[in-house]
Amino acid sequence: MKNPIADLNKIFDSRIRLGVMSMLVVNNEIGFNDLKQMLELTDGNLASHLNTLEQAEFIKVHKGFIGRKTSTTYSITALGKQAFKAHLDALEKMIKKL
Amino acid sequence: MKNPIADLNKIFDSRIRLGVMSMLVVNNEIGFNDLKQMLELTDGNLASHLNTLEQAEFIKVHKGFIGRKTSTTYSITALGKQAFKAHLDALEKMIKKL
DNA sequence: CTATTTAACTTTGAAAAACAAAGTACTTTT
DNA sequence: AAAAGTACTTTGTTTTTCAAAGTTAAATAG
Repeated sequence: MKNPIADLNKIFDSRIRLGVMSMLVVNNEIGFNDLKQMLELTDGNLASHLNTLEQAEFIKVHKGFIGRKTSTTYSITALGKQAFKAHLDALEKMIKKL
Repeated sequence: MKNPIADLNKIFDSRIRLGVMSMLVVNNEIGFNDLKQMLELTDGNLASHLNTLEQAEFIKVHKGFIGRKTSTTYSITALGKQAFKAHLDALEKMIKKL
């Protein structure tokens, strides 16, 4: 037998980053505030998790305006989609010995 | 919409505890050393994660002997099985908006 | 029978991660 | 002009993770 957790991505150990990614898989663009409210997080906490995902190039930021009001949105990258899928596959493989 | 990560169990955020549980779901008894080798962990690290799972009453310890040599094995409890299943269901629900 | 090794820990301490709170810059609403 | 919202950054605390070393007791080797 081989290590069943070896293929899990460490970045997705965090429930919050998992939540962000799962939201971005289904919505191709989500705002900072929407994420914050949905996941019930403080600004700083969300920002730092988003930063981790951005560093890994799993998500991309879009700074724009709605009229003249700033509006920041996030979307998943191709790499992010791939890594997330790989993680879910690893998870499934791990538990599908059921 | 409601918080998609609210139903995830914090105890299972850890890849290691996730791995232990997934192994105990399929094998009704596993030894300390087997877990250690399978998950590639140091004694202390594994022991502390097992302790967390034991505190939560998700696993049970069996201290026995093979001849006169000590042999410690672990098994999943009913509560553990239930909590793990609930976690997996929550995970599935979260990502099955695909 | 003494020394080394193995099993299953506990203890200690360091490093990393998570997190809240406050501060910042800019804008919009009142 | 004052208050409030957006999207952060900074600071500092708390929590979690983990490795390393020490511990106890038994097994095996020499």
